[in-house]
Amino acid sequence: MEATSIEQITDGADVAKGTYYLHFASKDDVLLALRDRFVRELLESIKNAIGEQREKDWKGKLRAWAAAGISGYLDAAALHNIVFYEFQAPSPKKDGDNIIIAHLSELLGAGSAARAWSVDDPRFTADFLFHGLHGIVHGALAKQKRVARGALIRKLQQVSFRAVGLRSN
Amino acid sequence: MEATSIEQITDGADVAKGTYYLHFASKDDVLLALRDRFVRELLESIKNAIGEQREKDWKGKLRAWAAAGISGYLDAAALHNIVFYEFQAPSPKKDGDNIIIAHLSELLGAGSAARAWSVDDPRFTADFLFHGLHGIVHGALAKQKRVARGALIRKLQQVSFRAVGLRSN
Amino acid sequence: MEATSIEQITDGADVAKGTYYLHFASKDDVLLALRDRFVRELLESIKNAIGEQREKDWKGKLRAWAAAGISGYLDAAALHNIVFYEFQAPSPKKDGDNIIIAHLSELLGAGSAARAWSVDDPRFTADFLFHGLHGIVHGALAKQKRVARGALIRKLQQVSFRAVGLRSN
Amino acid sequence: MEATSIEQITDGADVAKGTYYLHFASKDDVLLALRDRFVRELLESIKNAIGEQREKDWKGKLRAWAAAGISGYLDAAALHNIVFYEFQAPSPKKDGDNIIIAHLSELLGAGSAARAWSVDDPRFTADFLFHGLHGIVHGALAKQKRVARGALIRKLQQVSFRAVGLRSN
DNA sequence: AATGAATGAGCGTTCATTCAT
DNA sequence: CATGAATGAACGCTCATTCAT
Repeated sequence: MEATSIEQITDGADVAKGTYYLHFASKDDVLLALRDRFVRELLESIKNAIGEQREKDWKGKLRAWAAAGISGYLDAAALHNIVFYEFQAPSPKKDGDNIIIAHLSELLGAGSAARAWSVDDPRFTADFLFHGLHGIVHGALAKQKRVARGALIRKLQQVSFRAVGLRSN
Repeated sequence: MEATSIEQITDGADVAKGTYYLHFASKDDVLLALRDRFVRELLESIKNAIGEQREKDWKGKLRAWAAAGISGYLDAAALHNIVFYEFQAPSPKKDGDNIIIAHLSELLGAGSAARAWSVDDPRFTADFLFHGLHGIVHGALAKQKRVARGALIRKLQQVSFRAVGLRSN
Repeated sequence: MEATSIEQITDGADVAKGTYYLHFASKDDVLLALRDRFVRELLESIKNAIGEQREKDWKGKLRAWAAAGISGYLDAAALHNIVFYEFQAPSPKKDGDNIIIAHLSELLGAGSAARAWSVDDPRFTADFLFHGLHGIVHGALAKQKRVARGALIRKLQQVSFRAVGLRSN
Repeated sequence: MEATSIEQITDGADVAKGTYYLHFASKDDVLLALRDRFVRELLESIKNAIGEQREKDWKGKLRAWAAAGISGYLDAAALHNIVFYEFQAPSPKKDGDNIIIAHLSELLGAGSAARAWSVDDPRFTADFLFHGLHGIVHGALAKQKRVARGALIRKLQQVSFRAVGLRSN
């Protein structure tokens, strides 16, 4: 309802309103940039978490994905709200090339090829898991002030395992 | 980005701008009313679909849920976009009492009690499935003009079964 | 600040909004009509009060004028406010032909001619007395809920006598 | 009838509509500010005119009051109209603490105490004189394009003297 | 490069007026 | 005659964007 105004953004960044237009062409531009940064950083931390798993430990990778995803979203809650609620995708295209989903889709496909689990349509399942994660975090933030991060991660891991056809323990 | 203006809404409804205020107190009021109607109708159609299943056929109920959910969202795509993107919940509370999620949560709990499947935290899983569904439909609409409804339903059913710990066939 | 709306007027008169336009051409029209009625009735009651004085009793006439003026305004306080505050004279002309002032001006001129008192410019003095009266009543209504009508009348009479050059007792 | 709109005000001041809101919080805010300024400046010029009289010259002070009052109103005729007709006092209170009336009331009381004249209720007489002045100027402006300032002042002085019980020459 | 006062298009809302019933 | 639902011009106000300093 209440939209974030340029003034709030520039006040928060401790620059003058005009300064802003030296770097961005428009309000949408900055929202797009913020979103890109948020998404890139989240992807980075997901990749790092996964990279720490042993090459063949597919379940561990998925477990790491879920943990990093929940953590990344929770840590950037404020930014996330500005960026994802403020910004109504200018065109559906822009929305489509979500690199988090693309990366997860690859992971699911690779695990499937390695017979670690069974996923018929990796893109579909990636979409599903990503938006499930998204909704879970959003709901948790909306309902509770202090979020039980550990519990959230555990539950997301369980449901993620199940979603790819693994036993959940 | 471009918010839907009163003028767009009234033009779409082929009434004058003032007419609108005979029925609603404010812009938020319409959006709220539209959202309520959309959600109520979706819940209605989900309940009907589930009601047609045999009493003990829990898997059938979940299957029906997924099919009705996808169909309901796809059928009301335009309305859905206006309502859910335009209207940023006035308070997180309002967002929380999503009756679709509450209903699904009950279904999952009941099936669990009946030992039809195994779900530790029905609310969590309901949140997850609902937002997964939401994201799937949104993504499908954003990417393709014509959506393969049948395929979408089948895949959502599979992943829903898995999420509650059932075999997916 | 808060203007009286057509709806308030028609609600108060227990007729439909449309009915109103059978009798008046516009909102200004009704305000004008209300004002005319108020002014005509006030003039009527002033004339009656003066008519009760003896032909030669000029001081009595002025005394009667002051009493009737205060009373007329106080009795119609609500109407007066609507009419005089709501309605910003459409043209200065309309405002000019205030029949109360014209009448008082005649009275002052006549008394002057009869050597009852001494007024060089009856119109000026009439303007002055009328607006003084107006302000006094307005101020009294604004400040007190219950107005001491008798005291107001007595004071207005005194100052009116003085204004025309009579001793004030 | 036709209220002065923000657009008229900003057009008149040769600034954009938005500029206005850098200085004032709302439309009422300007009107209030304009009114305050007008009233303060009028009081200032009245005080200056009175200050030039000899300490004991009460009649001179009242004479100065009338002259400064007429002049002040005539000089600010346009502003006066906007401010006093546009703005219907948000609460009757605000209207009551008219500093011009309060100041005149003090003057009348002081002169009375000094036996320069005789006024039973200074506040009443101040109200009366102020509104008489107000009406005189308003009427003069409405009727004539060029106002005979000198004549107006002379007549107001005469009637003011009389109102406080002085001989009018 | 950085600023922030100034801008004005566009918003949500009101309400005097119309007209089909 | 009477009605009141429908209208749309016009309002006060906001805020993304510009540009002189």
